Amino acid sequence: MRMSSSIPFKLFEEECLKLLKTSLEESRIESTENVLVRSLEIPPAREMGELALPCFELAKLLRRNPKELAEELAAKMSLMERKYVSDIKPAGLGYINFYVNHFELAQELFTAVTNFGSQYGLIKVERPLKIIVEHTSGNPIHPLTIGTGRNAVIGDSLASLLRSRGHDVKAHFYVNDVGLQVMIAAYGYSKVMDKIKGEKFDHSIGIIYPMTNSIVEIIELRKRLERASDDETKREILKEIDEWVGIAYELRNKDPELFDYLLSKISEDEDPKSMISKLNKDYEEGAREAVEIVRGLCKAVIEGFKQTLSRMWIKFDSWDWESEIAVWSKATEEVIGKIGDIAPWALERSEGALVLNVNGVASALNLKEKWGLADKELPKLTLRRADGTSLYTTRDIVYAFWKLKKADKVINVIGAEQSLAQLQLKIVLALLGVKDVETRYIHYAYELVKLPGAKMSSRRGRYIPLDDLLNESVNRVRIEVEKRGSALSEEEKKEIAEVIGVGAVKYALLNVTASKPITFDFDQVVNFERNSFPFINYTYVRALGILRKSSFTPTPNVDTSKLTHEYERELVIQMAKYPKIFIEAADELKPELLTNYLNQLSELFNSYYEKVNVIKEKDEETRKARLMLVYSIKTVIESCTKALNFKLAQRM
RNA sequence: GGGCCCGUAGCUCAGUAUGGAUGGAGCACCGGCCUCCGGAGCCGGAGGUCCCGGGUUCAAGUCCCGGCGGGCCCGCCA
Repeated sequence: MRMSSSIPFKLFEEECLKLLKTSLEESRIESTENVLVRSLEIPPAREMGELALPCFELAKLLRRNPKELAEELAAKMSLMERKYVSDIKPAGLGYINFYVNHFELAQELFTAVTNFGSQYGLIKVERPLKIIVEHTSGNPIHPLTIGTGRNAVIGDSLASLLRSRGHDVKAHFYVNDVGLQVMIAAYGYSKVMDKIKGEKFDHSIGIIYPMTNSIVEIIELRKRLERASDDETKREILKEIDEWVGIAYELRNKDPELFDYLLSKISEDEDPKSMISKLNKDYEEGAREAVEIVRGLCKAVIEGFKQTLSRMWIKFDSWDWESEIAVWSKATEEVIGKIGDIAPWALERSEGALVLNVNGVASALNLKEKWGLADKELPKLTLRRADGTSLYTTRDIVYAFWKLKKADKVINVIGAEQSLAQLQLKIVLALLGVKDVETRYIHYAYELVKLPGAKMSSRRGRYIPLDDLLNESVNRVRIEVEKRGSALSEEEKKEIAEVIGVGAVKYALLNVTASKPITFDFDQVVNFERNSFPFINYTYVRALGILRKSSFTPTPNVDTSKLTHEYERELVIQMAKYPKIFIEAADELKPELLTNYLNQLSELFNSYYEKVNVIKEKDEETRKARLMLVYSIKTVIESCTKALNFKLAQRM
């Protein structure tokens, strides 16, 4: 029975460490295992082996010359018995390079791949946690945009990764059905309900909302203009009116009939703004008419969200209505009461509104030092409006509690622009007695997706719907599929275009580190060359093609010593490392590590494919070993894409 | 005024948490490769003051300090 591991590369690492330890002991050098584990690194170039130990730190400790030390240790280790380490060489000014025996490594890899199939590399944690990933949570006033799309893709891949890691993960969508934006949309919707055409409802609201908003803004500004006394204010107001008129004009062009109708209906109202405020108050109080209209709107918009999301294979376990959790339950008022009980000194009244001195709380709890915050004044947080209605952050505190009660850990994918509010929220959680806030409640911040010219703004109706991006991508893939003119049926072509087109969008949004802003460009997001999902799927199809034509069944019983080509060596090493990369991606919440990995593996395989023929190989043993290598590539791509929740086309 | 984030090739980005040997890709540009296991591919070329200046270190794209440029945020929006 061969010793086997689900992380092949680790066998090599452990052997390197063992050799080092033994050689140090022989040289009577005191235990320095920590130094070793920390220092062992991947060398910058292929010819320097697979792992290296820089001896400078050790040499300094021992007051030795690093070069000589490296030479001495390497010589010693070269004489020792070993299995996975083929060569040990001193190099440079004080490095020891370790070269892997990739024939042995290939045996381990093939065993693991045969045993685990497309579960290969998805190493489970010892202690699974209950984790909630809250993501997407787009406001129900317009369709999902490329911005919320980025959120959705990040959140979904995190949820998927953590699930693959063995955690008990639930994906939650927070429905923001409370607040003025939704009320504006509901107010406009109530005016034009029967005029709405057959298109996707979220898209309809996506135009009604900004139209209503601009009309109400203009009416309100005109009133202020009448009341204004001095010329300076008048000029400012006029400037603002001009801007909004421009926006309204832009919006009217999209649907003149709808706009004019909406305008006439809103003009019938004496004071639209106060009607919106009243709707807001009524809704928070649960008045039946208000609930009917707002709920009706939100449900219909969410139906549109679900269609878009399911197209991206994104599912949620829970839809959490803000109104239910935070408002109607009276929980928001309870939380405010609790804060008052614990820290009455931190609450202030300001023109009728209730304000929390967050800075005082942070100081009192010693959080600034503990959380490494700058020693600066933190801004205050308004907990309740003067009219008694609640505010987003206050409601979010309640929601945070609600989530924390259900899970060990809560990951919230929320835009980076909310960093301050999220910090304030965490401080309040700590005040209310939540332990380990900083590890249990995570704000996973992502930067916005910007347009090349103008800024995106839902209030102005300037945004790119995620649906449009998906359609564009799928259409472009469809054109490519047609070009190939293959013998596929229409139905198959359609499916392939969908899988690859959607995958291309997901990959593009995921591949850039979340903390970096993306400037949106169709040609860049929807690119089908290297470093794209189509490229990866293409690689996969190539591997499948080889396997299909050779009637192959996986087995570790192949002669790995036949894999002598340098690309074969590279591929074996790369795949043996995959489980380690998966673990890091899941534990450090870095899905982009896996998109990068997939791309690298694909590049390697395509180079190999160009240089080495598998099927035509005459030597039976060599052919079998190569087939197993190709099968492993196919398997790793399946495992990795599955962990990120992508689908793969079998042909393209 | 303050806080957070970003600054790496003409453009878009990896690499920075945990410092290590000649700083990697893609796009665009130039030049090659289809009697193929499907060219959505492969090979080569050109292209870098890693924003600037100090400091720590045997060693800095990476850590520290100070600047510069861009984005976001700073009590009744979400």
